[in-house]
Amino acid sequence: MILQKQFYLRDDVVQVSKDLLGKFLVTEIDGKRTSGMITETEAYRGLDDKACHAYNNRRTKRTETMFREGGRAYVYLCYGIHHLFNVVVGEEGVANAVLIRAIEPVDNIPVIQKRRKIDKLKPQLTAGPGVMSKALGIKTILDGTTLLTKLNTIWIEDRGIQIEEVDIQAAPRIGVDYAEECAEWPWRFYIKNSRWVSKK
DNA sequence: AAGAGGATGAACT
DNA sequence: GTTCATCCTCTTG
Repeated sequence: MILQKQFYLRDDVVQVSKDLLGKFLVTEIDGKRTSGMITETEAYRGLDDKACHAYNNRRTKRTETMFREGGRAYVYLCYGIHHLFNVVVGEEGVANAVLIRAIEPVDNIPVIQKRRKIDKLKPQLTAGPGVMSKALGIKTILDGTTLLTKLNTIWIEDRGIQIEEVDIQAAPRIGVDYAEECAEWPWRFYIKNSRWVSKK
């Protein structure tokens, strides 16, 4: 079942971030369908989170996507190289998002390996926000695109897997040392025991 | 108009 | 542990 709008419109971006664990991120790009199970996420909140691009509800050309209604992709270029994929969360006007940091490859793994130029099946393939996007063919051109229909190129499915609270590990987010006290907030979540996580 | 720096990853020593 | 690839966005003047 493709995730519906209500899933994304919730106000609690931290809860949505946890709920995305165990869901399946699917893309259909260059005529090839690839997917993976989400194993690692991070929550970002525009209102009061200094690590968020839209901190203090700051609107710029780049952050405008985050203010849109939940259920769209927010994709931006990091360090001039990496395309980072986020899910926009919340009602229109609320700048919340969830960064997808890692997946466990599921569908069409050979295509994923080819995109990554890696022959083996190992975490390096899809564990990390930049390589995850590369594995699924996600680029900044997808910024603002809806996740709510399979007619498009990217969406998220629930395939009946439920990740229990005890199997979720919370930790501070990666690479946000500049965010002062917010840097310590435990808003990074990953599936315990999964090897498909960017860092232990 | 110019400059700094970033929600990273890979290849080094 | 360190370096650096590489480019867009935002800030400053």
